[in-house]
Amino acid sequence: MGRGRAPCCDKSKVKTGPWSPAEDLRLISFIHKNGYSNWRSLPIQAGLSRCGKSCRLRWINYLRPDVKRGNFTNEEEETIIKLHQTLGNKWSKIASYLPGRTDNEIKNVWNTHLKKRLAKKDEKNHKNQTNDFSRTSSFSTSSTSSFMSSYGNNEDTEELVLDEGQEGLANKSYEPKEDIPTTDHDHELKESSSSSNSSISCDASDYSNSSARADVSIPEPEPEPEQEEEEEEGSLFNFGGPCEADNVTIAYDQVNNNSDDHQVIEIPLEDSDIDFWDMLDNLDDPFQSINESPQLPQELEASQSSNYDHHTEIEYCREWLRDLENELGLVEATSDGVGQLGSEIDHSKCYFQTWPSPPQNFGV
DNA sequence: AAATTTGTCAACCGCATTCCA
DNA sequence: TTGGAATGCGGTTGACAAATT
Repeated sequence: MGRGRAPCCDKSKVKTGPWSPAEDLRLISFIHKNGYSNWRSLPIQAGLSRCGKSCRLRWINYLRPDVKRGNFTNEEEETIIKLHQTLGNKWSKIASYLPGRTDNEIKNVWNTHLKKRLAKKDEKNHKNQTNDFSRTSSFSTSSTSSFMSSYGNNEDTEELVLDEGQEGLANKSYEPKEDIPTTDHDHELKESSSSSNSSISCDASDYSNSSARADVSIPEPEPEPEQEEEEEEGSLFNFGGPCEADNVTIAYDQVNNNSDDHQVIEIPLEDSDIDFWDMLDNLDDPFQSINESPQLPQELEASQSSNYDHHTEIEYCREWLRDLENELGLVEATSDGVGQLGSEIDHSKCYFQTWPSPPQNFGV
């Protein structure tokens, strides 16, 4: 346990504020080449005038290829609400149940949307309860039960049902599903550092459960905070060892489209030869190797919408790359205003295509 | 059309926790 | 066992955009 805390960095010598595309590019390419074993020294090595913390935050919250951006689905919001009832403001824990979503993003959504929404709901419920009480208390006690049954109109009944629903939600205990592993960003970074076989699969260990997106298991309420540390074994917080992941998930949306369509791609990694970055490099069909792989996990289809379509996902992936490149100003807009991948592209401006295979310590 | 308010979200700050010599 | 260093986490801020007056 440390005592004195050395300053994170010399604030007068580091840049703060929004990241520029050039800085993003520098950070991404550095991490791709060298991994991130030491955040503090990373900015120096990468030639960035940034604090290590800032680099870490930027990578985790924004630049990781698996970060899912865009509006939260109703399903995701419901999951957050339920998890928050159980876990409280443990944003990183909550985020571990929502692959592709960062704790920061979830925290923002909670503070800007969900909290207010729930407050409104509570207020409404409280009003109705108060009204019920004032109305009932004006009658003699002997008549209360008969009053309740006779006075309660449809509207009141609906509100009561709503109340019960909420009560039920709050008290509900959730059984973790064994077939749906959970994730944890702590583990993502740490477990990945302990493994040396497939760098990308390690990094992807956090996302091995993308199939759980549509069917998230919620932990039971934790009786004592201290127990949290011991729950790692064989419990809902048992995230499995390093590199047990069978696949990597890329979650993305159409960044500039305000699209609600969040897509998830699972890349099977059972075959360690499959190289994520090579696949990205193979831009004629970045996912050709996936499609040719023996089979996608069964749960993939279950987790996807019924009209799941590989080709659509490939298109979305291309979109994602395009959007990111556009966002970073790496691709000149074409006549239709959209950057192009493949032969039309200026490869010197597209780091995804020019990167070499990832180093073994990627994700360390 | 301009001014003001509200909403959103990336980034920062600082404490807590973990790691390691 | 101790204490410094590194990292993780949650609260908060501030810039910008959108909505409202």
